[in-house]
Amino acid sequence: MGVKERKALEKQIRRNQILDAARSLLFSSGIDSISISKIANQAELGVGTIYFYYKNKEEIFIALQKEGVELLYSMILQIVKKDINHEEKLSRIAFCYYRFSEEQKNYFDIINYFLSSPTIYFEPDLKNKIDMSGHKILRIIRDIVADGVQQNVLNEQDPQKFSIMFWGTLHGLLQFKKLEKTVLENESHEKLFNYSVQKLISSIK
Amino acid sequence: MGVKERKALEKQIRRNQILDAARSLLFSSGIDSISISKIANQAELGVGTIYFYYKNKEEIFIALQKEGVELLYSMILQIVKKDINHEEKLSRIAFCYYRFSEEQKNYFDIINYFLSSPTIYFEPDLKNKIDMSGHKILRIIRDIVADGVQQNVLNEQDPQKFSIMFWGTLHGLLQFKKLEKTVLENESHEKLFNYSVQKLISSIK
Amino acid sequence: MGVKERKALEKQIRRNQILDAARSLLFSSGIDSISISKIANQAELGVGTIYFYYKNKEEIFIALQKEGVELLYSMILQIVKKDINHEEKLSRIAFCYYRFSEEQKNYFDIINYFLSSPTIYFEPDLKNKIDMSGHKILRIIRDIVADGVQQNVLNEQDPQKFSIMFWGTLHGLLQFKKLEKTVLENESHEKLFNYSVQKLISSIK
Amino acid sequence: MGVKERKALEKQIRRNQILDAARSLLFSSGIDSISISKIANQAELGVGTIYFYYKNKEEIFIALQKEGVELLYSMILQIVKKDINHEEKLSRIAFCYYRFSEEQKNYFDIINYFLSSPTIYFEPDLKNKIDMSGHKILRIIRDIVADGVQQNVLNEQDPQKFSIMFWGTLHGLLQFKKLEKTVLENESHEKLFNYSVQKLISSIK
DNA sequence: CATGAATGAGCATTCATTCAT
DNA sequence: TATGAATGAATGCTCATTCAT
Repeated sequence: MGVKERKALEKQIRRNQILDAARSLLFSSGIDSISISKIANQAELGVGTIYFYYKNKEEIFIALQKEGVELLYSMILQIVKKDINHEEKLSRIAFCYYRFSEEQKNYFDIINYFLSSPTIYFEPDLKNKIDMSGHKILRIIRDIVADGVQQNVLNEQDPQKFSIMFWGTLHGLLQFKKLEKTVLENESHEKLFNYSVQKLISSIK
Repeated sequence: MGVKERKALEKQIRRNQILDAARSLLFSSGIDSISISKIANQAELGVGTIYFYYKNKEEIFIALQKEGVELLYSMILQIVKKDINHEEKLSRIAFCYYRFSEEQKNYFDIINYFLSSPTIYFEPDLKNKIDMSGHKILRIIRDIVADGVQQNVLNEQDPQKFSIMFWGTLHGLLQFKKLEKTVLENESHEKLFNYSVQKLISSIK
Repeated sequence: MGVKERKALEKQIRRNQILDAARSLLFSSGIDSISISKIANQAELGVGTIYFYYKNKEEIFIALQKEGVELLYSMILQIVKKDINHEEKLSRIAFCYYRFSEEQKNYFDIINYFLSSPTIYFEPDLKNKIDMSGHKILRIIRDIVADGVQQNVLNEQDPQKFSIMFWGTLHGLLQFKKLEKTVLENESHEKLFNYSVQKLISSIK
Repeated sequence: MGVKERKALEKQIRRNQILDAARSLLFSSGIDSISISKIANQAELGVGTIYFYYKNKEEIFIALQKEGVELLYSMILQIVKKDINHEEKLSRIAFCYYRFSEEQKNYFDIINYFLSSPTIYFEPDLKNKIDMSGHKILRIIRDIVADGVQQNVLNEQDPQKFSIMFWGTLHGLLQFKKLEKTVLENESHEKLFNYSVQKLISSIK
């Protein structure tokens, strides 16, 4: 291993060390309580050091978000591998996201943070990092649908658009969770989610 | 007009004056830059005075959000009154929300802010205030669908659930706007929205 | 009853109404959370009205303190009336103060507040108001001692000085309560108090 | 001197610089007027810098208090070293405290502040810091008494309790200073103090 | 590479008091 | 008498970022 490679490796190790600290804070106290100095403290590094490895706080958040998306992606991957029909796959993917929003609330929050904050605009290169991750999930859905269409068990002219609509619907509904007791008039949020998923799937049968 | 009434009126005027200031800040610099002292400054009032009229910052935000929802509501109401068929109504309502998210971006942001922030939690009575507004929109959609079903031009067993799914889909998709260039692989966001709305409406034909 | 008298009576009633509110706040949330506007709110009066009946916040505190001292005084009076010997009386008075510091902690705190705050200096006429109350307690002790001396069961040349020392000792020791676990090395605070009272009484036998 | 040592030294210097500022404010305007921003101003540092060296305002007060106690301790230590008898030592210690309360009024106030405020509650580790200081004074008194007992010139079964009572009496009486003109009926506060000290000492002869 | 000291604007909120009506 | 609107200084504290060493 050359010097360059070792350096690069060490750099990656440090980056992970910092991310570990940030994640630990995210999970112990939520997104709002993450500050650079707390991360530095947790990582047993100097504040300045953090800035050597990450341009700013946002970049750390991005990395964390990516982690979350990857986790979700891996969960979804488990489903795809299963020997079940297309509809079942879509249905399970949907509920996988539902579970994710509950069981991995902190990751869900951070994903949400970037999606809904009006002020945060990604710089092009950061953008790409997220692409790789978020993308893959949509592609899975699209591929399932496309495959179903090809096998004549599903009927949809534009699997790409459908996958985005599918995901958008899930995402939108998950945000309504906190309205359960008020605007939703005590509709069970889970049943609502279930209803919507069935509706979506039915629409491409 | 009695003294009491005049006082009450003046109080309302002041409350509006403060809201004007907050709204003006919201529109000029976005939600993240609103602080009480800036509001006070803008309204040409003392900081303490703000607290005389609003319990805290949240209450101001709530009022602002309510304004936004009411505005959206009134826009939707225009559509409902029109002499067009059920499908057309739903379609136009959807695009009304789309337009709202663009033309009234600041109001859309503030609604979003409350919906997606993991930390903000409404006190019960504040919650109710929003209920009244957000509720009404869902009810409109539900009523259109229910009416369509009754007239045998639409087919849906649970108009209530559908209305929430309908809105959730729109809301979720609008959040994807900023992913247009990346995750969405240059799908036109508007076309995507259009596609989804058609899909939704088709599903209850 | 003349107009003047009725006016004076009404004024007194209002003053009490305000004091009731202040006391209620004192007891529900402690001395630090008393503010004029809270008092006004509690008393269902305007803020300005409070200032009509009391010069300032301090004057209200003074009145509250007076109440506390009077309560303590009345408790002590019960003891004096009893048919017990001089020593027993002194001992019981001491424990009466001990109990008072625990059971009427809020009153004790407010008395303490005025006694230990370095900044608060009473204006002459306010001073007098407190005199009347605090005084009486010292006089009781002095009289017991003086009486004991006269009856040849106690031996003390200066009952006046002794009564002040007596009270000062009690007061000083009560302040040490919060040091129980640290500086006092786990000496039981109560036993310590007991020891001191016995020592004081022994010294004038 | 290594880098680490120099850094540590510099850190200590800064901490002192901040403490100097706080003490200067304490002496010029009293304890109630000390605020972090005033300290920062006086020390010619940014507000944030203060928080870099001290966790919070309380920690600064604690440091100040510790200073005061240490000063008092050193004054008392002078007395102990003298070649005078046990009674004389106790008597002089008492007057040392009296003098301290007058000549070092600000330090006395700060000690008092922590002892009598109902709301301030020390965090355990801060508590310990004070322990070390306050403790030592009580131990001196206890040792003098214990020594006197052993040499058969004093008579007291529990020197530990006595030392606390001794100190409590002094402390309580010092708080009565401001009552000199009213409740104390023009008893000279100093004579009163003198009387009490003699009484205390007599009680263990 | 790594550090950590320094910054100072910024935050939400409280408060005793005044005064025109 | 009684009101309550208005004040604005003051509070303790946080934070992302910089930069000299």
